Amino acid sequence: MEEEVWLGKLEVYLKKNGLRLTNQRQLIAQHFFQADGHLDMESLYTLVKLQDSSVGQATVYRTLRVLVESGLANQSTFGGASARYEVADGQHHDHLICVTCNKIIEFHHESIERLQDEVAEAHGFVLESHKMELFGQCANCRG
Amino acid sequence: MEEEVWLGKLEVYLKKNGLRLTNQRQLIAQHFFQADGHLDMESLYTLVKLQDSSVGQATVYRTLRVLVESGLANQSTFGGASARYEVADGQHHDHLICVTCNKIIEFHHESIERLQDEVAEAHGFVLESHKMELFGQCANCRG
DNA sequence: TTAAATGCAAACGATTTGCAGGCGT
DNA sequence: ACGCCTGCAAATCGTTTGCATTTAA
Repeated sequence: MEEEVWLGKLEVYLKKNGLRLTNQRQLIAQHFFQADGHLDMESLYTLVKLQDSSVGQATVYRTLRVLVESGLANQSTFGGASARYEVADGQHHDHLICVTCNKIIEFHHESIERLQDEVAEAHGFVLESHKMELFGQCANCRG
Repeated sequence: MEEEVWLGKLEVYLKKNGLRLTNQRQLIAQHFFQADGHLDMESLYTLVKLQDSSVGQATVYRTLRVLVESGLANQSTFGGASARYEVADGQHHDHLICVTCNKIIEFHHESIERLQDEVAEAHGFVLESHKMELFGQCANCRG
């Protein structure tokens, strides 16, 4: 996502909630979007510290929460221990995850979504969200 | 699962690995299978303590690990903080989870599985496993 | 000016581990 | 007896929070 775009959205969210655009928040968000998401707090913290070693972990956690609450990021736990964050582009998608190189590919499949709704309905459920993760080896790692 | 079945499988696994069938292990497994799985360590611990208050949490954790490693149980984290365990019946299934009462319904949908394979193949992936969780409100909780 | 944000360290909840004694085999 | 198992408490890991101090608006 372009800086003007996320920065604009972030400013709107902050203003609307009486929050402030601090240097740290901007710096952290910058690195998050620059990396195109899919990182955990540790990776982001490392990136940020390279540029400003005075930033604390707590601030990275707190900023990630702001990004999630503003709708700019999504949080997920891909089996691993720590949470991973991705850039929220507004539309839902699922994940293909390479078990060898950890690469993550996003995809969206309309038919599957529809079948999921059917399954839910058949069991009397009203769906609110879902998560689908496919684990396997990507073309490269299968070499 | 019937007690003779899981107990048999457990004994085989233990023997094969030079491990022992202790009272605690049997008691914990008994409650696990009796509850038909889908519980976290805390719930299982509570059940077990009702019958023998001297059992420690560590033993429950350690026994759950044995059950997972023996293939008798599967471990999953359904969004929540703590791990949940289910009885492994050999065949794959996905989950419908009520966000209100936490009830879990298992299902298997052949067409979705097939579409998942297609998606993977389209991206050059060879699938090893997958996880699909549908979150919503069940009929009861929607009242 | 003043409430929100920061860095630090301590607190947290789930899980794991080290250890001295207990108990299947 | 041997060595795996146990309960306990302390340790660990990712994450959150309290607090005194800074800083955006």
